[in-house]
Amino acid sequence: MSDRAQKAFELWIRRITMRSDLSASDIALLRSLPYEEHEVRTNHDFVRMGELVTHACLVSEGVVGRFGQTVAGHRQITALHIPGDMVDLHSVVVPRSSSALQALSHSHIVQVPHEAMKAVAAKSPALARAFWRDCVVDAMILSEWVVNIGRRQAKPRIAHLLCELAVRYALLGHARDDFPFNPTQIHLADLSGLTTVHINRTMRSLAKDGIVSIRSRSAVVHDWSALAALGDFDPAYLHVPDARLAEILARPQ
Amino acid sequence: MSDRAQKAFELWIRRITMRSDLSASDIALLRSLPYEEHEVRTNHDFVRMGELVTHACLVSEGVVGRFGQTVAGHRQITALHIPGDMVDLHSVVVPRSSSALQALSHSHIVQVPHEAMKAVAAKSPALARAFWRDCVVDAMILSEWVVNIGRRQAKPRIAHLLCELAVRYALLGHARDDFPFNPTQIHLADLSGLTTVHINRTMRSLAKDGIVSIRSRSAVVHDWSALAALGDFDPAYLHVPDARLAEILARPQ
DNA sequence: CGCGAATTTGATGTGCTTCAATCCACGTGG
DNA sequence: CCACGTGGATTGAAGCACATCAAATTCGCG
Repeated sequence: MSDRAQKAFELWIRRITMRSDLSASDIALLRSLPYEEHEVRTNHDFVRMGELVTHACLVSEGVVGRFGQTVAGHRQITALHIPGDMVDLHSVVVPRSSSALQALSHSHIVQVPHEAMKAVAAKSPALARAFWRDCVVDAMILSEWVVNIGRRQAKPRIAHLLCELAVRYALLGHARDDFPFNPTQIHLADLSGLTTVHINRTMRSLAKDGIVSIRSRSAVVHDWSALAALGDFDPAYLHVPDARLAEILARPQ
Repeated sequence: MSDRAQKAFELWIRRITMRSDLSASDIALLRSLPYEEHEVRTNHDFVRMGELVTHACLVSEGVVGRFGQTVAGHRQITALHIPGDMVDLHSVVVPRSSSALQALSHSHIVQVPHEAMKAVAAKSPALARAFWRDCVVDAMILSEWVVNIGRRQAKPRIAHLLCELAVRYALLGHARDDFPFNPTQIHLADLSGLTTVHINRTMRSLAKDGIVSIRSRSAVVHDWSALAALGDFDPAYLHVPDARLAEILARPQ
């Protein structure tokens, strides 16, 4: 198993076991899954809408966005996936993709055949339940996005999004106040339901206020409490165990 | 078993078997689930955010909304549930509610204990998979809502929402072009991320155009193809089997 | 060094909000 | 059976957040 794939699996297993108790044999089953590695260039759409998907994608490097599109051609990103996320877990039970996938930066993904996923889920009810649970947590994030996009204006909306990413990257071991951020302002616009022009002005304004800024592919949080307050951020929906959450949020700087 | 509860279970079973093949014994397991009936008055919040949920709610009559809220107190409905929908299915694997539930009209709810749901899921892997799948379909609807709210303006946004409801009610046996609609314009505002004032103007405009109107608690579609075109509606995300979908969409008037 | 992509800025327009009344339907008690 | 109360629908006027259009600047990369 390549280093890259190995790392992705370990992150994924850590993510799953954070929310579900799995036995050693369950974890061994996950480690034994067959896979294929793929490289995806920035902005490449590697799964199209309506396609029949046969593999689940695990992100090992980079950032992947799920998106929908209007007849007018406007994109809206509906989910953002970072290393250790199984982008496609739901496709195991609903293989007809009702949205598309795009790499938001140069990414590496590990593809696991649905057959193998189904086989391990059938072998271990605990795993089946863990997969189900992970899908549900993804749906809760989605639900929070609806609130964010529907009811918050530009500055709080972006602040909220960045808070979520800070916590999710912190779970991977990055600093809460300095985490990788490769997406362009164009992607940020598609993430937030705004235009690139307005994203630009909003980001500048956030930087001028000394709250966050993005420089050389990483997001730097200058004032976490201001960011969280502005974004009206309550991390409960991420379903991170209290101990880990406290550790992340208490971080001095 | 009361008539009302019986009807709710039958609708729910029809909903589940529409997407998953279940054996007669699986269905018998579902029918054997214990339950409690409850009545909920309009606008009553019967599950609050952060609560530890112990029962899953099946809607038997009325309309139920799941919603989130901003510090400013603005509500955003993130899911709408009609009779036969299990509002809470995901709570079986993630009991800590990260959103609240509200009755959008006078409703009747059938509550099924999580314990019982877990027991039948453990007994039948096919049922476990069917539950997982239903959660995934709900997430896909959510995903479509993000696109709708993020990227469409008022008229198309409401058109899209009404198209979705028309199809979902049609699956219950209602006319596609004349289905129950109890929510007020206030609820419609919370559903769409707009204000009541703007909802009002938009609805009047849709009525004036001869597309849809709402009168005495039901939505009347005057021109389905105009509504679907305006709302940019592609029902694929609802994952209704082709045959049933064709039947609904082909409806003459 | 030079090209294309992303960022930044300005000017102008508009869809939606906000605030504030008024109107209407409906249920309830006298 | 009517008076009244209340929640929802409707309307108008004014303001603002964000979109649109268009151009210039900077960045990243071969």
